[in-house]
Amino acid sequence: MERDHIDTESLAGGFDLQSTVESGQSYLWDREDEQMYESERAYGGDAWYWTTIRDDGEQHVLRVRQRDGHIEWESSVDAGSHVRRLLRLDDDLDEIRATAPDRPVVQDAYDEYWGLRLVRDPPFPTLISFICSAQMRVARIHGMQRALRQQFGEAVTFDGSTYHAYPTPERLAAASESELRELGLGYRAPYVQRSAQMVADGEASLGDARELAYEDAREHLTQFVGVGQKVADCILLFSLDFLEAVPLDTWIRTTIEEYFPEADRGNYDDTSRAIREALGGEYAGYAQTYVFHYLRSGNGEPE
DNA sequence: TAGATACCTTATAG
DNA sequence: ACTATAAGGTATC
Repeated sequence: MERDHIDTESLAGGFDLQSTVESGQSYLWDREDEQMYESERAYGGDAWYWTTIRDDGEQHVLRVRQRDGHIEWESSVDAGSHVRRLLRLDDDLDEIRATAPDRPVVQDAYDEYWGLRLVRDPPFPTLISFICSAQMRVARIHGMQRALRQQFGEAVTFDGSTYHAYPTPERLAAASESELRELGLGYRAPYVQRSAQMVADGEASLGDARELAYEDAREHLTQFVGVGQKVADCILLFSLDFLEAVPLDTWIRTTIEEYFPEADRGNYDDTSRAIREALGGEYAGYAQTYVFHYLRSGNGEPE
């Protein structure tokens, strides 16, 4: 067992682990007391969260918690650099916030959840989890990813318990549609199977998007089955370092209606350009994620 | 090319 | 209890 900690004060802009992993941007972290997580009950503790990482070709469990001004981690390997990468601890939140527009909904969201960072999740699990996200509630999307891991993921033993890594493209490509439907994926089941097959066969590459300009990268990702522009934006933002991506979901569309009506251009491409500019450009996706979490948590103006 | 509709399943509202 | 509606949309026509 290896363990270490990172001082929160050493980071530019602080850190809020719970907001970061429970804000609906990542479905790859589980709280150890997962029952409370599933009910999304208010929680202000210092619980451990776990995920799996691939290090030197093997899967390992990584556990993280925030306590007493520290980010503590435990793993079977030296995982400090993984923690920094996955939780974007090198992002300068002060610099990022400075680019955000001086609008109440944006500034209030930043105030309320200050320390929330974007995640840098691995591309394939991000692809699958956001294919699953269509017309789904956050808690159920998370439950579906847990079910996929449990059913198809490699077992990993750590600290006396058995965990499951996220399934490989090959394993999900080999799953049948009915197996996936049994996990509650509904009409997303064939999308998951076919997109996993595209990755496994090398028919399309997630990594290739990195080499493209933002809008071309988004277009590139829509070749996966079950991936439209919104899901493509989620993959770019939460996995591929395109921090300007603003997924136009139901929450941000409501925000546009109420607070940025001039940005509604009637179609995804043009509305996307307008809201990205309105949200500060380079880091527009950061502002989007804060606002999404803020509104979804019941803040903002009720109807 | 823009617009309408079907789609799995479940939680929540009324 | 029972039905309608909506949930981080996409594919198809």
